[in-house]
Amino acid sequence: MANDSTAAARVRFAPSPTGPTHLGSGRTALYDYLLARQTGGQFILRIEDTDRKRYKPESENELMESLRWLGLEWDEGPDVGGPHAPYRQSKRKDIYLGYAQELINEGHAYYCFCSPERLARLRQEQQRRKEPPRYDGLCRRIDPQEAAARVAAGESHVIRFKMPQEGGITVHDRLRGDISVENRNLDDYIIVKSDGLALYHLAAIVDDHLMEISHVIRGSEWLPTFPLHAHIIRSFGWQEPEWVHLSVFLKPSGKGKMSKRDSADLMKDGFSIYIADLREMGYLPEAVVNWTALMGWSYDDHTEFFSMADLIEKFSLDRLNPSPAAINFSKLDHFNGLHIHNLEIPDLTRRLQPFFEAAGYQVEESQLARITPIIQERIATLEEAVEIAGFFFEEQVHPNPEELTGKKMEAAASAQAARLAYERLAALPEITAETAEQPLRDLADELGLKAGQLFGILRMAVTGQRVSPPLFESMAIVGKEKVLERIQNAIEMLEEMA
RNA sequence: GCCCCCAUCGUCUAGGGGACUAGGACGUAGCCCUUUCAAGGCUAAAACCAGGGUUCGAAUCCCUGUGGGGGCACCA
Repeated sequence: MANDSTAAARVRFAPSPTGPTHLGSGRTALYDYLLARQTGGQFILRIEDTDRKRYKPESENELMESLRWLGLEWDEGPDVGGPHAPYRQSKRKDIYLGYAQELINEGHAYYCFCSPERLARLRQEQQRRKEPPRYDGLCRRIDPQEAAARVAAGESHVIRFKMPQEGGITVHDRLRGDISVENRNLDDYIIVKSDGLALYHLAAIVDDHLMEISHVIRGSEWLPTFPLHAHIIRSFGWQEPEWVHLSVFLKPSGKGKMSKRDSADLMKDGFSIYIADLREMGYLPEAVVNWTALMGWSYDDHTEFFSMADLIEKFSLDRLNPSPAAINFSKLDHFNGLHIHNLEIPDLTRRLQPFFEAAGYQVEESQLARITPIIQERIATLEEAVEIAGFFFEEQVHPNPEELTGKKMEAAASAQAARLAYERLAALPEITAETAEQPLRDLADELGLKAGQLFGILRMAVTGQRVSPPLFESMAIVGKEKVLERIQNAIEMLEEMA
């Protein structure tokens, strides 16, 4: 077994930009990155854009942004270059063609002239007969010289891998051990399309070899074609990388794989499986990294809080788990809260600012810096800060009159309590958490009220909310003048109700 | 239909023949703290898929079944 804990690993993340970056991709990229950093190796980004029909250029920008947001900086890639450029498969067409030719010359591949229509018909018939859909080998029997002549004459063709018809192959996956398959269950897969571009099966294998990739970490959806990849590598006589097939992510219910459809449902409940959405929803990259790292990997029986530095130090291929994992979003909230608490105040303030601005608030940084400490432990996401603390930036608040009365109190009594509170606060030279609390507690006592009853009225009056950050700290930030103004306004509302 | 993979509380997981009365975390419930909401502290309920082997001894190893997942494209 390769000792990858010490040797510098060259690990690649090779996504296909066909849509927004998914949590599963994020986790794969994370593990790639961790292994590279841990071993002092390289993390390589390679764009697998051989499918020109599904390729979306804008996805590529989104992908890079999401990766960088997560903190996964690559050492080689399409934008930063590197010794094995280009890092975009659509620019490597001729390289693949050369290797495909080599395969043909060595008798490991052949030209196929079957039309897509014939193949579709074939498949239909096979399915009707309940047979496994598979190429019937028609062109496999064409004499290679004749085939070459037809290609030279310009006949449309693809290139297929000539799968051995006898025997089997045993491949080794890091998580699952040896996996054996009979060759007769494998197909003569197409490795070069009629447009001359290689398919993943060839392109990825060639690139991984050329780019000297030591570990291929990818999703378990590749397990079925894994033997084909090994066949191709062995046909070239190349050395195999260490294969690591990660488990897939399941729906939160544990039933079925995450899909686009489920994603739409999730959005209604305020969740998403796309990195960019999570960012917008106020999740910290630290939390997303910590959370996804733990879906399919564990460190020991009690440690769960990890920074990126911790993960780089502690990550290990040996502790990866092969079974599929259901996504648990409530745990993401938990981790997000933990990482928010872990942030220094200036850092949190800086991250909070764009969320308030996006909500349309004119944010003064010095004021936000005073708010941050009193909301830090009450928010699970950055977005929640806007809900709980948006009132600080409002000129006026609009309490719901129904909710303005104290608990188990009439409007008249509430108005009276508010009036007296107004007087006590007005008498203070300045409202701070230290100066305001005691006088108001005394007042509650004098009125025979519980502190909570009086504070409830004031909370609603000053913040316009039933739930808010601590009352006196909030008053201090709102400022004496506005506090009194808001209480006055509440008194009037209460009097109207009485 | 065929091939491959997987299987511990609702979820993520620890465990890898005796240390298991199966541990932790999220979530849930209760209590404490408390001006609201959180945060924090304490407590509780909650799992080895089934059946056969192997063994003195199985959550752990083997087989079968069942269940779940993935794949069977000129997608990746």
